[in-house]
Amino acid sequence: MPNPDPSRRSEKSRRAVLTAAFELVQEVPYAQLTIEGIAGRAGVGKQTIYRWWPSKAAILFDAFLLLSRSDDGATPELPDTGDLRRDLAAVLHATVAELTDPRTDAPMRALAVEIAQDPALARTYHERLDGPLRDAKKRRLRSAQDAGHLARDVDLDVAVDLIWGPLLNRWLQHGGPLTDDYADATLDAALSGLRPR
Amino acid sequence: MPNPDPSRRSEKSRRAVLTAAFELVQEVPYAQLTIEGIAGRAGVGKQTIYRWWPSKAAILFDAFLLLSRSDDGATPELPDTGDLRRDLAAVLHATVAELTDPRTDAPMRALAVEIAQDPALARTYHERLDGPLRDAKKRRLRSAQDAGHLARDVDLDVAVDLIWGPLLNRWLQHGGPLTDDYADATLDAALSGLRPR
Amino acid sequence: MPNPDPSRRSEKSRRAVLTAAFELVQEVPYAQLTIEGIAGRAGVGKQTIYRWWPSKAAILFDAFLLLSRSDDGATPELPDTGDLRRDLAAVLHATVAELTDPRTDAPMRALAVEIAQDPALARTYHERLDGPLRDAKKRRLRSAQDAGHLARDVDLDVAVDLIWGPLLNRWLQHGGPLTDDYADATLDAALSGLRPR
Amino acid sequence: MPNPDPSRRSEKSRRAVLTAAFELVQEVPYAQLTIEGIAGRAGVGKQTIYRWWPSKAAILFDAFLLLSRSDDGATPELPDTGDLRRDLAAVLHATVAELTDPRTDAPMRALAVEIAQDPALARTYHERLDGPLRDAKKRRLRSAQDAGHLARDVDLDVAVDLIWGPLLNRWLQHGGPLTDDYADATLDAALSGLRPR
DNA sequence: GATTAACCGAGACGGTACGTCGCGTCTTCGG
DNA sequence: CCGAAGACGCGACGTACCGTCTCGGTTAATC
Repeated sequence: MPNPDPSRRSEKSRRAVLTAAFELVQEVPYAQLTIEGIAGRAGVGKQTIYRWWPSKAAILFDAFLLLSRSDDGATPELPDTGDLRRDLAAVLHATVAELTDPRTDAPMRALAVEIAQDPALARTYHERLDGPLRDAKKRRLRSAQDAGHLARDVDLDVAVDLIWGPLLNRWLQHGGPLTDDYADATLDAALSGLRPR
Repeated sequence: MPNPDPSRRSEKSRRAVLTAAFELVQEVPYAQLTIEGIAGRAGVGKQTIYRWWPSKAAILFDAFLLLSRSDDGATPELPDTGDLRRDLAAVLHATVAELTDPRTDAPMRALAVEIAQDPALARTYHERLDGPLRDAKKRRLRSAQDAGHLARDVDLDVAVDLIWGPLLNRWLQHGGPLTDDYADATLDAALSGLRPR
Repeated sequence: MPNPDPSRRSEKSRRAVLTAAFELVQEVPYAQLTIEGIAGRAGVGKQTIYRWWPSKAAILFDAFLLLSRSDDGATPELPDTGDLRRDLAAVLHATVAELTDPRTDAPMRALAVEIAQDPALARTYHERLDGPLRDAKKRRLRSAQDAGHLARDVDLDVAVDLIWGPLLNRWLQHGGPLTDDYADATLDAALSGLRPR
Repeated sequence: MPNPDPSRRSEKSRRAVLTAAFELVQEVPYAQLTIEGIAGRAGVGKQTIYRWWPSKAAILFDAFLLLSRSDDGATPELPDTGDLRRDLAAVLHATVAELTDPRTDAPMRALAVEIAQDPALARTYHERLDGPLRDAKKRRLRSAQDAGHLARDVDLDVAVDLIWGPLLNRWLQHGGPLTDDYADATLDAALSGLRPR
């Protein structure tokens, strides 16, 4: 039983499905997002979805891939004005805005929920979607190291987790209000450390 | 139709439901955990579940309450040997062990997933389950402040997030291996800060 | 896995399903009669149908049983005026009228088609629905034998087949116009035989 | 979109489709005979089938035409030894054998079922397939009339129905065992009539 | 012998119905 | 009146075929 031939795939249907899924996930609670609903909205047969995607999460993932390729193929880059704290604060504030906007909160939360339940999807996510972004973050931090604004001996992955982890965790677990102030507070603490100096 | 009368509630059925739910969530993927399955395993009618719990998440939540009350009613406390880093590392290593053990990982993950999707449940969780634990963490940090091992001007909630956030985030999002080493690295970074000194 | 408990069965749903099926089969070609359509018309869940009937044909059969029990429990009887030919002609004309009326033609044809394809259903049909009728026919013929109007040595089942078979066959196979004249012609031929006298 | 050009039709595909259909209808219940199944077995694209046949029944019909043309183009003829009863009995026994053999029973039953549901197909059937055979039967009966073995005033169509109707009806409706004895009994009754003499 | 238009196998497509599963409600019966 | 049991209306699941369509690749009549 051979897999379907991708060369025969209808690009129109593919985009219709991904767009419909992305729109629907903003309109209804994720638990109520159904394949039938997506197919109906996209004007597509259910079989077309089942033929090309193994799960609802995979559709969601592809939708993100499609929409984050607005900046087509470009490598993402963090601002680098030389002022590390200011640059990171700007990025975090943008993230806060995104996580606060229902149009982006809903799809990202849905994806995060799926990732939490599916290690295979998680791997794909961290390779294909989060990876490039994390690389950009690490590039910015390395630049700070070169400028002497960041300790040389710190593991950059740990640094990224320390800066973004608290914010993401609070967001995903509804752990408190998601504000610029909170982002600033965690950023300052991460940069300066908790110990007295 | 009057609300059910809690005084006539069967304690036996209640425990049977919570135990069945807790066991089942370890055996099957959370998406396949059904009310019918729980009722069947518990030897309980479906109506009994619908009468006393508003949602699957509520059952899960109660199951946690039941099981975390092994240390019946006692207020949780972190170790305080005077060595902050060592004490925190010990707690984090215990957490790593828990999050790594399938028996605890599965139910906690299921609860986390529900919390991510239900703000109301999130509030209850942070008040009733996470709250006391967070208070204990803050008590330990305040003690460290008194001993001069922690900066006086740091917001303790931010400090807790900084220490535990990266670990929880990596766990929930399958962001990488969950090891004692990683916990130590984030702990050290949190305590000392990222900036060169 | 025990079968469903018939004592719990909803009589209302049962009748709704049978009535809906009987009505629908008159309105749409039998090939387009769907379980979903029946369930929808009956205001009943699909599962309720699948729980109690093994096939569409079984529903149809039960619908016939229900509706032919208008003459509740009574044993059917053919007229017996002493004039065999006249009595049989009257019955055959009534049959022609029934087979010609779309309201009865459609359901009977559907049932006949299912019987042709399902020997098990055929047995049930010949025992429960056709049986009593055939018995009545044979009673009338036996009475004719007693009156000396019918040969004593003829097998009554063969006689019934000879009288009704040609008509039913023409009806089911669309073999020609279904008229009283045709019924009379076959009846006369059956009674008198084809050989010269 | 012009109609297909019959001159370019692939004879190979045509035969493959008809053979596949005829074989499949013997192997699976008729309700499970699908166009896709036929196309697959025939090694033919679905479009080729839809291009040349309007329905599944039409395929079946053509398959019969093809296979009954083994005796290519020849006009069928009933035996005529001068002994009417013996000749008819021989033909009926052959029919019984055919209707009893699964290899012929299945396809004939499928066709009969379609004819029962589709008057248009019925007409075609009675003209093209059944017609020549019925003509042969009537020729044999007319010869019997000429020999004084059959009443002159009997309608030959009625006579044919009287002789073959009961048998066909019993076959199609699974009305009882299909034996030579039963054929003989109906034949004798048809020839001699039911009335005492 | 090259061109070209239609047929061909293949199978993706938008649909409809299938038969199943679980939801949350309702009904029955026993303690 | 609670609780076990489970039938009910409902809606989504994932699958099977429907009949249409589009795609290259023959194939046969025309130039």
